[in-house]
Order: sequence, then C-alpha cells, then structure tokens
Amino acid sequence: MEHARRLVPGAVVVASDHRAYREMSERVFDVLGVFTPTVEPISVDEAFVDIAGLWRHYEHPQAVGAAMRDAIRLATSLPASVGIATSKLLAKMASRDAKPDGLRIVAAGTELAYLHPKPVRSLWGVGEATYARLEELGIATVGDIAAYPRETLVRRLGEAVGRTLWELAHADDQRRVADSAAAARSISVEETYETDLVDLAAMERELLVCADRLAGRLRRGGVVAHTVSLKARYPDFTTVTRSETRRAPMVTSNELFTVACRLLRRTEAQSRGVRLLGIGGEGLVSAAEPRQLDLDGDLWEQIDDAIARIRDRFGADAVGRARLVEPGSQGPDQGSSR
DNA sequence: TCTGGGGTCCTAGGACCC
DNA sequence: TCTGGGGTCCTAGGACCC
Repeated sequence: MEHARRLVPGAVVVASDHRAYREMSERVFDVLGVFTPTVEPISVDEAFVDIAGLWRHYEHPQAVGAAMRDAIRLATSLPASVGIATSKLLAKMASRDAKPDGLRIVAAGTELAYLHPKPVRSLWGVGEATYARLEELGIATVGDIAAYPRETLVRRLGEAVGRTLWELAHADDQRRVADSAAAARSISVEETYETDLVDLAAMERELLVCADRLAGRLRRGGVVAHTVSLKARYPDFTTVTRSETRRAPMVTSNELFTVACRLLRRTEAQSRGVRLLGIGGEGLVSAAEPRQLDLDGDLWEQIDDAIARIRDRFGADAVGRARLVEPGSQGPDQGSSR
C-alpha cells in the first residue's frame, strides 16, 4: 500500500472488512446447504458441491447451477460463478472459466477434449516453480503432460507432484466432495512491520502481541497445540522457521510467548533484524481431550479466559498487557497503534 | 517489481527404536 | 558386539493455493 500510495497520491483507499466478508460467506454457504448437505468449503468464497443427488429435481445440471446462482444473488446481491463437471479438478477449472459471473459445464465424455489444449499453468497444483520445470521439459499444455512418460515425469518432478499431475492430465481425479471443511491442522498469525525491528526488546513485544492473538484463535477454535513454530523474515526477505514440539500441548498466551522467545534466540534475528514475525500452532488436538495441567498453566488459562470474555463484552482494546504500553503514555489507547 | 496473511502438503535428513 | 533394514517422529524449508 505504501508503494501504491506513492504512485497514486490521490487514490481512495478502502479498508478491508473481514467481518463483513465472513458474514456474506456464511449466507452463501447457507444457500448452498439448502440444495444439498454435501458442501465442502475451499475458502471463504469457494466451495465444492456434490449435485449428483439432485438429478430428480432438475432437468439438467445447467438448471442446478443457474438456480444456485439465482439463490445466491437473491440472498446476498453477489454475483457467483459456477463450474460443473465430473470431477473436482474439472469443476474447479470450469468455474475459473465462468468468472466473473457465469456458468460453465464440462459435459461427461468431453473431459479430455476440454483439458488437453489448456496451458499447464491452469492445472491446480502447477505454480511458478513447477511451471518453470515443465517449460524446461518442453511441456506447454495439459495434453503434453498426458503424452509424457509417467515415470520420467515422476523422476523430474518428484513422486507426489509427478504422479498427481500425470493423473490429472488424464482426467483421473477420484477425489470425493467432503460434506464439511477438514479440521484445521495448524493456526498461525504473523505481521510484517513497516520498519524492520532491530532490537530484541521490540521483537519480544511483537511476539507477545502475536502470542495473544494466537492464544485467542486457538481458544475460539477449541484446540491446543503440540508444536509451536516461529517464523522470522530478515530484511533481505529470506525467511526461516523454528519449531518446538512438546508432549504436553500448549494453549496459553504465556506458554506460546515463552516458547516463541526461546525459538527467536535460535535464529539470526538479533544480528540481522526482522521485517516479519509470526507464531503458529501445529499438531492441534481438541482442547476437550484430557490433559495434564500444571498449576501455573491452569492459572494462565484462567487469565486468558477472563481476558477473552472482557474483550467479547467490551471490545478488543478493553484490556491489554502492561508490557505493551509505550513508556510514558497513559494507557493502552494512547500507547498502542493497533 | 521488492513482495500480506493464512493455510496445506511434500521432501529430506537426523534421531531413535526394534 | 556389530550391521542392516525398516518404521516413526521431529525439524526446516519449499511449493502451492486463496
């Protein structure tokens, strides 16, 4: 945004509003749920829907897609694009073709004819790096991949990528539509700073902010983390991670903070400075599962819990860490830029 | 062209165990 | 006591996606 503002000094900048996006997203998913229970969210604004069970109610697949688009527009005033096909990959590609506000069908029997002329980059799973490698092999279209010897592709691209791409290029995609989103496997927070952080005290203050945010999200998700990871980006943009796994899972902001500080000392942050810091929780398990708490941990859970309830009721700025108050300021309002 | 934030999965090496 | 094979877990980094 800094760069954009420099280029266009008079630009109107509109802040993002994630609460509104979530609200609209929920309405869209509610609409989809009316059609069928088999709805698998991909992201806040995309989902796979299994419409195989709807053949009784609609004459053509087109009619299902059109009805969904109408219902979404009615409920949210938002345009929606729909791709219909015999597999997830093709439905996804068709929906991309349908954007920004349309409907695209790849009829059964026409899969390969649709797929093979497409550029490799349009396949789900071919990013910048894989694209460059395929280019070196003289592979430009999905059809080229399909014609390439499978074993050679695996040797060049690795087992997982090579095999998957080869199968997808033959329209071999057996993945089913799940009836809900998979449980999160990790939760993380991170922040890029306007100016690089150079001293340890400043870095630790920011880690405390991250630890607080992460603790809140773990708590709301009802999970605890066996592994805590730290992410640091140096001023030259190289990024490193450090992690620590423990038998006893962690949840409290205090635990997350303590581990993150220890991990930070295992990086070169102190000597090089950092542009970004982040903390993540991995190896998530339900907080409802029995686990051993030491007295100290129990106390911090109660503190986090109390803070969460105060924030729910009085707003995010209602309570804060004394440590995060700028020296000389009167309180969190004046002291915090966030 | 200097590049947010939040995720997933894969790979490779090393430790450890049987 | 040594060696080899094979499995799991942990760690770090990279590719990819929205």
